[in-house]
Amino acid sequence: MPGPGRARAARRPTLEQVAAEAGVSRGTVSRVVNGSLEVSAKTLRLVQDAIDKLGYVPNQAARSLVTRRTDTVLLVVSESEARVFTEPFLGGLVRGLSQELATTPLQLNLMMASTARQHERVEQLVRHGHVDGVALISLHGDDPLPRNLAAAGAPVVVNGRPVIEIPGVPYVDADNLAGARAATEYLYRQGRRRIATITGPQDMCAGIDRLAGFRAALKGRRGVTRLVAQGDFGQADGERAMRELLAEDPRLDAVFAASDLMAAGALRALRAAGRGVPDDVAVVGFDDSDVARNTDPALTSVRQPVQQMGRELARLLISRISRPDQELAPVILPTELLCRESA
Amino acid sequence: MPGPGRARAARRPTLEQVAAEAGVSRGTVSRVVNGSLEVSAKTLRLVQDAIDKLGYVPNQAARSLVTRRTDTVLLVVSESEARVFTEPFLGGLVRGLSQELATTPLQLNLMMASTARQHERVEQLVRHGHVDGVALISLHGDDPLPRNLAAAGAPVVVNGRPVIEIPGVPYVDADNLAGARAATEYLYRQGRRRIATITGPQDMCAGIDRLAGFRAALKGRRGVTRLVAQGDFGQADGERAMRELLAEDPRLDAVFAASDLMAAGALRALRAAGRGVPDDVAVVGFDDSDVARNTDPALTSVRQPVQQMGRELARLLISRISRPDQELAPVILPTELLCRESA
DNA sequence: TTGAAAGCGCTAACAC
DNA sequence: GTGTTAGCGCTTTCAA
Repeated sequence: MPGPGRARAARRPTLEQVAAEAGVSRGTVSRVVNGSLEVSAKTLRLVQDAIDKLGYVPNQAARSLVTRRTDTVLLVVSESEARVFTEPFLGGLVRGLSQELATTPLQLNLMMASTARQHERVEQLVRHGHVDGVALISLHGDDPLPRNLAAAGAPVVVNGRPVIEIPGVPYVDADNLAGARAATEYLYRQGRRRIATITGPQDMCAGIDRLAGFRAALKGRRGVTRLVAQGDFGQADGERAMRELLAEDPRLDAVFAASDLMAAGALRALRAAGRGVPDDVAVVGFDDSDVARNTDPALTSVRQPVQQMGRELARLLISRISRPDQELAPVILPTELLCRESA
Repeated sequence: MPGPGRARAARRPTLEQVAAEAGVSRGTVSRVVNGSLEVSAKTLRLVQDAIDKLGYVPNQAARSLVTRRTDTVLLVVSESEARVFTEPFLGGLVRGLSQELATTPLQLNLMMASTARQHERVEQLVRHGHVDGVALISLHGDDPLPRNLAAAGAPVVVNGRPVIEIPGVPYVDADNLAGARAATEYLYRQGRRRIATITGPQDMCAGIDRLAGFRAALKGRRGVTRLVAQGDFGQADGERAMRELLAEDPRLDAVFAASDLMAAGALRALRAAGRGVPDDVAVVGFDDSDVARNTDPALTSVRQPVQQMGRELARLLISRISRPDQELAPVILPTELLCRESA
């Protein structure tokens, strides 16, 4: 049986055939293909021509078998639960990764890993050497996956600062702290003095850092009332949190929400409570998502350079693969406050 | 040189070692691993034990080399320009694909392919047999990629009905026509009689079919004014289109937009024009994206079962790979109208 | 600078 | 049923 139903096109030319065509040995062709410098100019030409003529492309499996490299990296989207991304995120990240990897022979493998079973599958894959490296995104703080993978000796990079730094696992992240601080300072400079924040989950660094940024912006300022409500990054929870804040301090005049979705929820709660935005209460979100542009009023929001984050993630991973014992510093990319109507 | 800086863990056990441990031949172990039935129960046990004891996992490269299978499928995200997905889409699709592939030995490779150069790279990859099959999403109608790939003999499936049916390339799609019809009928049943639509690009089937659905809903109805404006699925263009419609017929009382983003844009234009929604003008979108839940008023919208579309895409591709000459019918999945505040 | 040759780990055809 | 064996296409010493 020729395998389960494969009907592949005519067999592709092999090194052997190229060698015959060029009148040299297999070894020499291999050297040319792999860019070895120890080949005479004449031979090089000869082989190149043969390659072009035959349309030769190396067989990846054969190469892998001997090099023990797979030329594949794995992107693990480690969502716990049904939590989804707000728009620009997954797409932007993948686009960046893709772009950067296109300059290398590396392929991008993708796996969703929400369940424990899927996590295990990822570990298997990596342990068994099916990939050269792994990039993890959307981790919760306590996820043991990156540590395990790194312990298994695999090159690992993560998107988003881990709650506890993991030795040997570099990360790329937006400057959440600075972004949140900028947003909060913007509110303060508008003269707002009863400022609330709706935080993200405090087991994720994005949540932690954005709260820290809020605090930092207001640190040492006198005459400012600070309010904090916990959220889960989702819209419904943002709405609930806003209601609670309003109950706690009906006179609050500004809110920084750690995500656009929560900010959108807050907007609903504020409207329901009869508060005008931005006149009575100014609102700032985080992410600069599609949602931000389409609420009423449109959300002022903090933008993260998502695509560039993907690029840096790829770069980090590539370094890690090629020089596993080199120390790699985290990459923190700047954020930007985009002012729209809500603040 | 042991390859560029690899420092892989201790070499994994091979078939050979398992065979030695179990006291059988390599061939027998291979049969067990590949689930051949022609193995005695006793031998089976013996081999299984040896596998477990050694923690044996087949070497994919070696296997690939002889079977000429890669056990990899490629997902090509073929965006022209900077067009992005509205939220649930990419993530949902990938989640579905991922889920379904998890039941097979197939890996999911991802490539963004916006530029011509990238398209070429995809063709290369496929032609050179680096993947067993290809799923394409986000195609414009005139994209030659699926046809080329299919012509090269690769199993290909696409998401979204191609404008011109491609022989041998099955597709999965949401029932755009029925969805659009339901939305439009809903408006009609509310008593609206001057009904507009903002279409998607007419070189994409989603755009074409949603317009067709609009037309079908109103077909044969008397006393209904129909208005059509072209959009590009984006928000800004939705806003522009709405302004034009308003200029064309200031008394229009309903709009069906072929995307939530355009509907959101329409909402802005309507507000600017002083029209109340839904009282003066009812608005329905398409996609049930994050945006729909967060506009003011929240958008009534048509939901597509994105994750299931991903699953079906995977199923189709798997069939195509295992039985290349079997005819496969397209899969059309039902949509659902979600009523919120805007209509 | 080049050629020869030894595998990498596995499957599948064939023989027993 | 099971063992034997011939490759799959490539990289990489080792010699020349």
